[in-house]
Amino acid sequence: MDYDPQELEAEWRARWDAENRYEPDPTDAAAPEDEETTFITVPYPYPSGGMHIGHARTYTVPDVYARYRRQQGDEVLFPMAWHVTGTPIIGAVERLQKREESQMSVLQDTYNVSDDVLEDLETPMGYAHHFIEEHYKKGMRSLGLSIDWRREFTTNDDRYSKFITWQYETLKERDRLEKGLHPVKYCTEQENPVTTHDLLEGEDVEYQEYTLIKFEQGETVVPMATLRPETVRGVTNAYINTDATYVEAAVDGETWLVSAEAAEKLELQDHEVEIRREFAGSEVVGDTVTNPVTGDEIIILPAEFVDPDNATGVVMSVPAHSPDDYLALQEAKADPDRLESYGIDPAEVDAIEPVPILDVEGYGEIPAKDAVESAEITDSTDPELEEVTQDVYNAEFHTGTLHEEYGEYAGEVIEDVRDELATNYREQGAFGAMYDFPEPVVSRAGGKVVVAYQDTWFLTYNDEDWKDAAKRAVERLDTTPENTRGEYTHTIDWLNEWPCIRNYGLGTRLPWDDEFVIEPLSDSTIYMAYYTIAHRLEEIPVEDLDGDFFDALFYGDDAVDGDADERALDLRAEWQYWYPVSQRFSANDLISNHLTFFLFHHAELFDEAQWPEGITIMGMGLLEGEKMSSSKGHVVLPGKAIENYGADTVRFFLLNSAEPWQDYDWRADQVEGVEDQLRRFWNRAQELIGDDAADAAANVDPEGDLEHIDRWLLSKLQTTIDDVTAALDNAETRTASQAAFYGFEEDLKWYRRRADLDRDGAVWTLRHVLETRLRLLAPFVPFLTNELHEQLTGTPAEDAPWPEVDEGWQSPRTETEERQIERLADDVQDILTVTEQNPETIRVYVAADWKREVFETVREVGTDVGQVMGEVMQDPDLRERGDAVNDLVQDLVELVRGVDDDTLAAMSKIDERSTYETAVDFLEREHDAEVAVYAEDDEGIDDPGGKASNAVPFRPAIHIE
RNA sequence: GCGAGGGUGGCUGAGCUAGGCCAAAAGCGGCGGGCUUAAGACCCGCUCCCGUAGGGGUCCGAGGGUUCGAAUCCCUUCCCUCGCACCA
Repeated sequence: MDYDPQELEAEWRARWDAENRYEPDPTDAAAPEDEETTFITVPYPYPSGGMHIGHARTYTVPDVYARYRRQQGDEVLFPMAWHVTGTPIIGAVERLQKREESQMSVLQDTYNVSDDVLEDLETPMGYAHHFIEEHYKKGMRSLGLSIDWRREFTTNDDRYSKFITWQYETLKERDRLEKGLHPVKYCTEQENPVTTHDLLEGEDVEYQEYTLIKFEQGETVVPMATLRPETVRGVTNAYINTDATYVEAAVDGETWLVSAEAAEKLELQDHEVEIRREFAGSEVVGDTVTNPVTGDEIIILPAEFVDPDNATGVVMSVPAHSPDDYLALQEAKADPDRLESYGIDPAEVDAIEPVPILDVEGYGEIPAKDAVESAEITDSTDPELEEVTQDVYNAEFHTGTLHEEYGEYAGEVIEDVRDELATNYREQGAFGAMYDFPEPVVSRAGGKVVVAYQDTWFLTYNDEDWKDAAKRAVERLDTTPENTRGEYTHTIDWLNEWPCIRNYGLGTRLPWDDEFVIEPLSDSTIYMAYYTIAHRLEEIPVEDLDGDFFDALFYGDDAVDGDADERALDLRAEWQYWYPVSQRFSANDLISNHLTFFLFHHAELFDEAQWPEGITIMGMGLLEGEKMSSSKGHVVLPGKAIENYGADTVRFFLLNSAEPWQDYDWRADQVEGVEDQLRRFWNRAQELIGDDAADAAANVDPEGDLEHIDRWLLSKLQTTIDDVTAALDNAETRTASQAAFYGFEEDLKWYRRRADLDRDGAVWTLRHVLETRLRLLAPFVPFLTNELHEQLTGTPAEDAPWPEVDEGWQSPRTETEERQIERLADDVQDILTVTEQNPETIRVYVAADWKREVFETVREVGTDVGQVMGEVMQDPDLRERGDAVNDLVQDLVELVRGVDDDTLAAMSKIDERSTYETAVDFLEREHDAEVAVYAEDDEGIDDPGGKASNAVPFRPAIHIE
């Protein structure tokens, strides 16, 4: 039978469907709590686009684990659902409606959406359903994922919303939610908050919090924005854009002078703003303002480089520490005519000197001057200026120490005191703050995007008692790999309040304030519990799913006043049967949000017994060494890959090329290599499956009819079982599949060379080995292994139990003997390679008995040469041999040092001569030469080359001619 | 900058948590040979340098150190990737 993955895989899919194979229900066992249940989850996909090969791996990793646990005898639940919450799908639909080119390209070219269904995609759920049905579900079924599809749902379903409603009402009752103001990106055109997806320009730009230093001009405040508040004592002058429009406005009861744009932003940032007067910047040029910290009077100079649309539109100049400011000052001084045209006395400007306020290593007294001069920058348009400025800023921030006049902060490093200093002055009223982008940001609607304060509900992840509970959840969690544990605790420490709502998007409305929608990272924290009951909830009318219902379901009878809903209590049994989550598989970049939220919410809402047991994180995928990108069409679709190579090949490649948590790279040439390997495996298996092979094996009594080399292979098989099991227990899919497949293939290669394969014993051995390997490989390549195992034994591999180590076949001695033979073969080969001779006779000389005695001494005494010599020299016979003994001890000490205790024990048991004699046939066959084995101290030894005396225990001398 | 993970032979990539069977797995690629009418598949050998006897030399980003012994442990340094929040 030829290997035809398409045909064979289709058959098994049909069988699984017909049998409802992966739809577990709680069993009726008397004590269900005694039963081993394994509940495996993975983040539900977000169907804002199609499935690609990266997703295929994300969902195959948990599938392999699920299949492994099933073979180990567990009841395993592996469900799937769809995350549609938030704006990405809505955004995608809008771009589709506008027939945006890039969006059309993704849909039509990358995901092959045909024109006749395009219309169906023009509603959010229509869009989602298309990708769910046509891409994800088809892909997952083709891959052979053992999912219980009865439990499928979307996060936009009414019943799911009822569940989330219950969750958020419960959290509010427990004071884990708080209302407050928060800066958001805001489109001035649409007068609405926007997300990164809504941006046309500046997607990567993050807003920053500027400190406003409130310079004064009489009663008027002239706030100057800076990211370096500690430089307040180094300000020598201010700059204003002469052509821009500025306003005098009442801001929170004070009179402020800022750019017109700034006034608008301040209003959006929760300030009372009333504009009284507009004027050009030039009007105030030449005026002086007072530094609120030092009391110094400084002059406002004209400047074109000041952007009125950045922060307040008025900037302060710190020429000692800012290369930009230093150059600007130089340039101002160089143009007295211009100054005069604004009525400024050039002499006044000429007198301005940089005022250093900190010391920094690697620079002189005036760092900005140093930096500019050593880089030989003379012009503020020099592109190198930016780099130099960054260097100065970095150096000053991390190593700069403040001068004496900073009082309590004197001598401190900027990095350590900047925030404290700014907060301090803010409290005293000298400083203010505002948010703004350092670069222009534009929405897709074409409007300018600014930072606005918005009323928001927060999850209070900063509550200390909640953090403590989350940390306890981490402590009892099994983290894979283990070194990610610290990342969870680190995230918990660092996590602050989390705004959990949005103004629009799909999902569940905030129960008590329905203009808000609960955002995606906040409606996906305990949904794993929903899987346990999702399919049965369908029978219950939506309106019955109120708070009491879920209280009864999750907290039991006592949690509700009056009689609890029987249906809820019934579902509670199934929830308790499956919960907690045994293993959650997720992407490593979700540790800093989703996975930690998952822990927070479980810690808050459920008892410790229901907290997650394990999280395994997964790495990123590359395609031919580059990041996948659906917008660039740089993706491989699972359907296509499966069509080309078969699902088993796809699975095996994805699971075998890297451990789950490592990054992996889909390379077509390597995938083809895997397909070849599987086909080879199939063909070899076929040779062992026919009636002839079965009959041959039936003749064999494994106790009596097997040879040394058969037992060696069976011993290796036990080691492999052990290794694969240990690896899969740790979700090490790569190690496990490597050991079961490639690792053992090496052993088989040797076996085929060494053994006479026509013997019935060999057939029996190979069939036994095949059966065991099929079971070990079943989680990885379920189609192929099921088929072959069924052909071989009558049952599919997935129905066969996981192999256990049979100690009867474990034999360190056999393995050690075989290693000696292998080594001898290698040595012969080496000699032949170097001498390039065609051998006629190969003579092997085993070391003399006295040498073996010395070995035994080393083994007993240990690897201290002096001690061994002391012991050996007690023996008069050995003493006579003098230097020869000394050399031998040196060699043997080296040998013993390199060997573990078990191997050493096995070595002391083996008889070298008879071991090599069993390999005579093999060596003769390999080299087409006569092979003879002698002992060095034999009477009738034939030693034409005089080599025999070179023999050392476990290193026989060899003579070839 | 902070946090995490890396730098290994032509490439991919093990080993490095428990230092010695490590010139360093496996796959791919390359070379030579076998099988075959031929191709493919399959099998064998070679694939850092030197060597007509199983050996020697150099090597695991760089530089130091610990040790009888280090790719593996410690220190310093250079470089790369990812995350850093309201994006899912």
